[in-house]
Amino acid sequence: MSSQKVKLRFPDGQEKEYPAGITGEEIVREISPRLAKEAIAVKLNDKIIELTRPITEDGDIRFLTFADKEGREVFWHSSAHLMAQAIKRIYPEAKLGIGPPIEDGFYYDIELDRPITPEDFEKIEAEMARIVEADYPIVRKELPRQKAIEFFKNIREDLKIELINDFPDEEVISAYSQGEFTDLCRGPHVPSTGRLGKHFKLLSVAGAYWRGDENNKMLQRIYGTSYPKKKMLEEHLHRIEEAKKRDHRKLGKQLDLFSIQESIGNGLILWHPKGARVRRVMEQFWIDEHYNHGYELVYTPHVAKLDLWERSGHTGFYRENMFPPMELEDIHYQLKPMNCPFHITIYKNQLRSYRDLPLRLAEFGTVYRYERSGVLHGLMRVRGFTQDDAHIFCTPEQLTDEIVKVLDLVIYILQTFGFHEYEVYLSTRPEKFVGSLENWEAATAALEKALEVKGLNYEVDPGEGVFYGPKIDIKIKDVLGRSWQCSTVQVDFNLPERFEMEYIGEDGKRHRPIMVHRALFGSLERFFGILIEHYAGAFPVWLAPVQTIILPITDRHHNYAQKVYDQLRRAGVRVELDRRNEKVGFKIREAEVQKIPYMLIVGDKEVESNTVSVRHKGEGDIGSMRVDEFEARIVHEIKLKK
RNA sequence: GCCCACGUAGCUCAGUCGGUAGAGCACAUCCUUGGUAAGGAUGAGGUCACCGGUUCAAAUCCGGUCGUGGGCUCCA
Repeated sequence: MSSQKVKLRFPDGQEKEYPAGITGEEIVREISPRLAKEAIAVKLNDKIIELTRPITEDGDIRFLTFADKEGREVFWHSSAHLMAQAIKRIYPEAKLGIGPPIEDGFYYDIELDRPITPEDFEKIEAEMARIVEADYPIVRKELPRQKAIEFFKNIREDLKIELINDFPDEEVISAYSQGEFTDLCRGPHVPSTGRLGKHFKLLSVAGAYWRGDENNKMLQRIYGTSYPKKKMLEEHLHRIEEAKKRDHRKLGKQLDLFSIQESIGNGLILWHPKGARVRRVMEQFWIDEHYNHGYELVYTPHVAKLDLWERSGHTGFYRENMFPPMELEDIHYQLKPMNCPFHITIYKNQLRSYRDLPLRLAEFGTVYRYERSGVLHGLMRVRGFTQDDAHIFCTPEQLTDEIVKVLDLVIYILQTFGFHEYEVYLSTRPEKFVGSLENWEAATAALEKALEVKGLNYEVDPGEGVFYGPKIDIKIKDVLGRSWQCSTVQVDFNLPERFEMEYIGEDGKRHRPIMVHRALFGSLERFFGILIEHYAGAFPVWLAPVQTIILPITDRHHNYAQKVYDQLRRAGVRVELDRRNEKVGFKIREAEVQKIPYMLIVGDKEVESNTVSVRHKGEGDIGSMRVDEFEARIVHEIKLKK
């Protein structure tokens, strides 16, 4: 045995032989003491193992540190165990669920009658520190299923037994021990608790259904994060603070953009004048581009007879998301959750020829959906919202081309609003679906082809399509890293079928069109929320609710200020005039806080020379210029959508 | 919907042991006419989310309802 060797290749290409059974820790200590200090785990032939595991096979070896995603995962996973051990010391009756690493830290789900509150965090953190201090070695053992079940039964970890029972037969069952604490875990972990250091923090506690199923009991999920260096933890906490400052709910209040009020109803938005101004710009731009791209705009009602929704199938598959129907003169009406049936009805109002296709009908359609109260979130998740909806009716041959055109428009519009990074997903056929397999394949191929033509990187979300067809989703991330679906392109075979849509083909026969649902903003409310966060409320000039504000120094400058105001207004600039009896410094401060891009200060000098002294938000004083010059400058910027 | 936390003036927040409420900003009036991020004085403003309970006495303790936040499940 001792004579056996393993041959290992390092990332730099170097190969070395070691006695079989050597551990990563032993190797790394020999290579570099610094790396030895930073190493968290070993990656051997795409398997991640702990530093203490004996190496018995040849292959590629790499040491993972916190700089590697996999290294962070191990670090946070071990941190989750650390927290679990501390919790078990304080609350021995707690039962452990699962405790994985997540994007910026880790959590552990525990079952405990007594609620854990943020006040308990300090106590838990103190216990964690003691465990780190003790520097218990973290030891892996593999055990046969029966032994494992017995063991966890003994320590009354019922949830763990449930997990084991669901493991496939061939699964190697492993557990990790540190001190008195043992947890069922696939691993790997850091070599000892001391390696985790003391730069950790518990962040929040939340309910979470056991195994993500709302029919199961609810456990307490405790979130935390940890870093190898103090500075990294501080930076992370600082990032969270900064993100909170950009929160659209906070900025919406500060900048007086919108409100949500108890007296109106939750999930229902009041767009205040400043928010409405931004929305009008969004809408106007959108309308112009849609006419330019061959769409026709339509308007449709907010309610329709329930029959319509029965025909469309919404009363069946979408009922739980709809407001309840209302009755009027013995007829049931339904507040609309979607716009599609209306557009279809417009299509069907006349006999269509293949020459009419593609027919693109677009609308800012305000829809109402019942969302469970717990999911509502500012502008991002609401109960009444306006979709920038459109439905494209086309022949099967036109499908790919139409999707490419939609993607072109999506990218153009998102980029104009300053979004250059997004996640693209292709969602394929789910388990429950309608339509023929051939149709599905053709439609999925059309979407794939379109993505290819556009050269977009995308991920496939298998089985995540809508039951009526596959779709492309484009998601934008908010400041806290949550991603929100905005644009969506969905192929639909179902509704043309249900509504018996037809067109007369070249051959004189009746054919069924294909329908594409698409939205670019997704919802104006959500998109606006994302915009607010994206710009931290400091909208670019073309979007800013107030583009420039005139600040007269004293009231003897008001007449001149009014002249400048009139001129800019005539030029289409959103301008305000601050006539308040305040010092100019005060007015500037307010304009800065309101994130107005340009401030125009006018005093004796300006009146005399027909100029304005221009201050740019953030940049400060950029000198004085003639009113005409300033007008040309700002009008130009607006035109370029800067 | 579920778990936990929270709800005090338009906004941001104090409020001790249960003894009937406070600041700053904003608002109104007056003074001040001041050149690039807060001039001064005075005043008005509260059914302490709502409903009920305990108590001589509740913003404070207890229960319920509504709303908000962090999550879970679900989704634009």
